[in-house]
Amino acid sequence: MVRWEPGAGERLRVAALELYVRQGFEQTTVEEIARSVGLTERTFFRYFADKREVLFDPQNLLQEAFLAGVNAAPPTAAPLEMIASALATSAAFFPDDRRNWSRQRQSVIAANPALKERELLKLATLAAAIAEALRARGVAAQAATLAAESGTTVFGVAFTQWIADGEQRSLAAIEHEVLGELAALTTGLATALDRGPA
Amino acid sequence: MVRWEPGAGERLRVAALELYVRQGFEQTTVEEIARSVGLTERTFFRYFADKREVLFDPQNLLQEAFLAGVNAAPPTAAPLEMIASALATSAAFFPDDRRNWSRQRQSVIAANPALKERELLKLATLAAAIAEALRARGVAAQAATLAAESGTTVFGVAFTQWIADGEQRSLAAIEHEVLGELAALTTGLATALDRGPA
DNA sequence: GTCTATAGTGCGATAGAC
DNA sequence: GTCTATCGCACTATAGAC
Repeated sequence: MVRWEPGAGERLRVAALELYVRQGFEQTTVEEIARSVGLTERTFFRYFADKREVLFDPQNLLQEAFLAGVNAAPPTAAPLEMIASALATSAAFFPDDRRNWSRQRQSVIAANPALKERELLKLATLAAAIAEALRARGVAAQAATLAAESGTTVFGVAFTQWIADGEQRSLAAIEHEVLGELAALTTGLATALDRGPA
Repeated sequence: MVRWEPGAGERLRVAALELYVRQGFEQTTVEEIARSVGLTERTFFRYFADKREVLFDPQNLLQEAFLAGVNAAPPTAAPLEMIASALATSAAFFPDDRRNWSRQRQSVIAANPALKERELLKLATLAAAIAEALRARGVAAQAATLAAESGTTVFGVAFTQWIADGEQRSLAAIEHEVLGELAALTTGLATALDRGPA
């Protein structure tokens, strides 16, 4: 008999999502989560900084995929071409068999503003990291920020569509379409701005 | 001698910012803020849902300005032209004499992730409202979301530049420039996507 | 205005593995 | 013995209930 079951963090994660789904985020106490896997509240807080963090990836694997995608683009690529490369790479993190799990997790997040806040912070942190990577590849500071924010926007819109009812396409295919729509939207705006009023 | 000073909410707001600046957000208790203006903790929570909310506009005047700007654009305007109109209208909320106050407030927010989270939620809520207004004017659902998110991105980037050290231009002027840069970034991407790899 | 549940922190104790 | 995961206890502050 071992003194501790292995993988305490992962067990807490699974238990937390299940309880959040069953009875809601606010109706679930940290004590309840911990006890359900034979641990104490104090141990929960050794693994997660707070009650929300248990739903988010602490290793930032998605961020690493995005950065790898940026750096995989050819040196001659325009900023948004690097973003397109990053989106394609990151899509590998969401194969079709994860779609249902993503739907469940997202329904919990959507139901609670506090969780939505945390998700937005993660996305903003991701955008900042991408912008930094673009700057490291020679993109001007402000252009890098704009391109990175546009990238996470496209990712967010595509992800929302990916988990929509009845959606069959892969995340990569949806991302490609959404990025194209963004490009179409801005086409012609530059000239319109020059002739129009401030 | 009046029974109570007018504008309890406003007094709490001023006291909170001052204390957050002086000693930090986490080092300041709600009790401390309330007592400093002769009120109790209980009263603070009658005015603000939580400790962070005291730094944010509860009336969403900025959001109203954005929506008015969207609806002020001519019916023939393209989605991003409606966004340009909204940005121009909203800039009126940040005259030059507010710049220093904005700098102070933003330095507090930047120093605390919890406050950053709340700000991101407000921005996301603003984007959702703008998207809704665009849809009401006939813009397709996904295009409306993309245009609205791009609008808040431009606003955020421009605002950051507006409060940067030494910046002299008006917010409206900076917004115009940033929107132009976004348009330039995406120019040519649509055709590049068609010929490039997925 | 009072009372209470819960989140989250700090520090020390414990009990195994090595 | 050291190292480390976990627990126990005391405590504060937020936030909501009554």
